[in-house]
Amino acid sequence: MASNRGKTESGMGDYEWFVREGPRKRFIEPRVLYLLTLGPAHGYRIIDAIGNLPFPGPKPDSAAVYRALRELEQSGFIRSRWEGGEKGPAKRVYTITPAGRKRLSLWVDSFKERVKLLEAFIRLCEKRKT
Amino acid sequence: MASNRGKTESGMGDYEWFVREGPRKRFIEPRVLYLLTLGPAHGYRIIDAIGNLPFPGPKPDSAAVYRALRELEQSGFIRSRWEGGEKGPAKRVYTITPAGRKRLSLWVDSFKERVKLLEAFIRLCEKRKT
DNA sequence: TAAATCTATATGTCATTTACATATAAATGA
DNA sequence: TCATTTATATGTAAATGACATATAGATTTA
Repeated sequence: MASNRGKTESGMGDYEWFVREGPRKRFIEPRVLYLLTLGPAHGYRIIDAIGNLPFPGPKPDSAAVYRALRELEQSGFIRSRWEGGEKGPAKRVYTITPAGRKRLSLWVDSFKERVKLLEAFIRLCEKRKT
Repeated sequence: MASNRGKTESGMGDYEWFVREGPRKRFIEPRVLYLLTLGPAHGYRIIDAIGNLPFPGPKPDSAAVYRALRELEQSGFIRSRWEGGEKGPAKRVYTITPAGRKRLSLWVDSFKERVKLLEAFIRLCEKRKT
């Protein structure tokens, strides 16, 4: 309990840890899908942007993002094309598909439900206090 | 992506899965602590009750609950005593400690923060839609 | 111009977590 | 007596997560 594994950012206390902790791999999916609704992007950009999104999950590992992108493509939620390097090395540019947009809206609905359940649990705990 | 591992309850679709998915082991802690604020209890009772709490995490594995109880005790958040079997086999009865109550309130605070972050992400996604 | 750094996309791998199976044992009911 | 229920665990294979490493073109800097 209160294991220190993964608490990469130094100075991170239990509270910050509790707020951020979550299933890393799976919660990459909705964040990537959202970022791609803003327009096509390549992995490196996504990795850069994903950590700054408001989200109760940890900043994901860059390796995990690349792997997630491949899996999302295999599932048909995103598509990719190579963009020849006008500047810098070649990029694999991803675009969201209609299936991907549907997938994101499913995620959003599920998050609304999560909020409700979390609030119910919070209320239970607070009731005890008073 | 959308792996089926752990989707033990048959008929569980992606939505239900998204709502429930979370770090199993770590989210056992706040739920056990809350249940113990209701009064002393033994593992089997806790396992029975924990699945019925409103919570955006999966019903935890019974083996994981027993292991979590041991770890919580080692951390000083709960204490246990053996209760000689008046009825049925002997029970290890757990009680929450003051440190455990503090721990739970830390969890609750972190959940409030999680809700805020989740709502912020939801708002971002909805802004895109309209 | 050589070396270092930055951008970019990966793969490798080991420890932890998770899911599920199994072990143990007392009590209880058929 | 034999199966079932209550109760507390341990064992373990597979998935996940964290971090290290590989590769390579472009750009900066010494």
